[in-house]
Amino acid sequence: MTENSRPALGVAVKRPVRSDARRNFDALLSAARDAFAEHGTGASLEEIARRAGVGIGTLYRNFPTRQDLFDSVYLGEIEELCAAAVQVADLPPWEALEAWLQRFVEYAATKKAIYEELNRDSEAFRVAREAMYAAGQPLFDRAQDAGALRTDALFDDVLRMVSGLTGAGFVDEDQRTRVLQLALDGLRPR
Amino acid sequence: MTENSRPALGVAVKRPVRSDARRNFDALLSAARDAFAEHGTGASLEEIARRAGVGIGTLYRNFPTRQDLFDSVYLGEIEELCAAAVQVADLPPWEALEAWLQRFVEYAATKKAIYEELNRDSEAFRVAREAMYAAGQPLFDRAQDAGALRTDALFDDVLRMVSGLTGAGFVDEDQRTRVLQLALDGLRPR
DNA sequence: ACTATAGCGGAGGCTTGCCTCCGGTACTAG
DNA sequence: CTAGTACCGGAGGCAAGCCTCCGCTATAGT
Repeated sequence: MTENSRPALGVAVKRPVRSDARRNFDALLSAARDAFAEHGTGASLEEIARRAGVGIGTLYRNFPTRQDLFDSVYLGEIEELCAAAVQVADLPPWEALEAWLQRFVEYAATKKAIYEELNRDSEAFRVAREAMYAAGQPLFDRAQDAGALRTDALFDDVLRMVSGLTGAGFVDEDQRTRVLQLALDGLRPR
Repeated sequence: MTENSRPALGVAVKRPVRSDARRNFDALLSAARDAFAEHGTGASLEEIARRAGVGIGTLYRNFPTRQDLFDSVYLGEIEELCAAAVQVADLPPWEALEAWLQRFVEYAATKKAIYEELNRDSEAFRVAREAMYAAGQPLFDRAQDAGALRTDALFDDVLRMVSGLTGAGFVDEDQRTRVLQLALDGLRPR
């Protein structure tokens, strides 16, 4: 619920000035995060407004289209992911990459949605993807240079693999972790 | 489009007797397969009827609930999957498992839906899962006994891993194959 | 404290999908 | 060929979601 770091990635809608408006804006973003996590991209906007304790009109004023709202949530998550890349930078090559991917899995409140939309092209998506790549690629390259990662895998392959696994249904968290581990082991040289 | 092998898994709705009815039934099933593949479980029933060239009433007569329709499509796919398990049986242990999983990926017109619903419990789902497990588990065990597969992986882990990857968005078929290969490599002993 | 105005919120028109019901059609058995 | 009936199909009522519009409210600057 880190509700004060806002834009930075430029494309973002800007936070309102008046105090009540700002409160509503944040409540909407937070409700939207939950809703998207739970129902994917198709979550009901009226439901989101309701959960935020706000009229539907207010939602539309802040986020004229569903895409605007989704982008804002999504960009927030991407930012956190970029920050995480910095935090793991001092681990050994493979461990750093692994830790970051683990983070990728945990953060994704937008999991389901990211998974559905990974190919979509919109301005915000392009920017977000670029930022995410800029953050993760170095970790990936470093691991590859250190010989800790097969050379026939691409960074994009790995991201999609992980997001696929992230979005899938598992019996429990243990299983998710176990499966992720299996898949990541496939990335190491034999 | 193998539209003549029907039930066998018992739970299925039975195929009508009158010729026009049978034609409609099959058209619905086929349209539903496409629709579920494209839009997941939530596909519009009216759209399905339209695509099948049939009135909405006819759809409801054959499949009183959305679940009934989905189950029928799903069971069809599971049957084909069971059949595939027999066909690969004479390959070497690892290759057999790999080929079957490959088949799993290709067949899944219900991919997206399977992915969404893997945890759902309904009569039909239980039966289908059991059948699928009965078909695949031997391949899995054989590979494990032959030392071609790590011993800390469960069959269920693998199925979920593969169905996660299957449902994810990829740039092209090549990438999907590549990623699947990466993940499967993680299953082999080091 | 006062006021101009940014911001609120929900009523309501519209679309889309769900599902039922029943007058009409066309298959099949005899 | 004919009759009986199984089956067809879509009209129509209902629910849910989308989005706009505008009279009312609360805030912030003086």
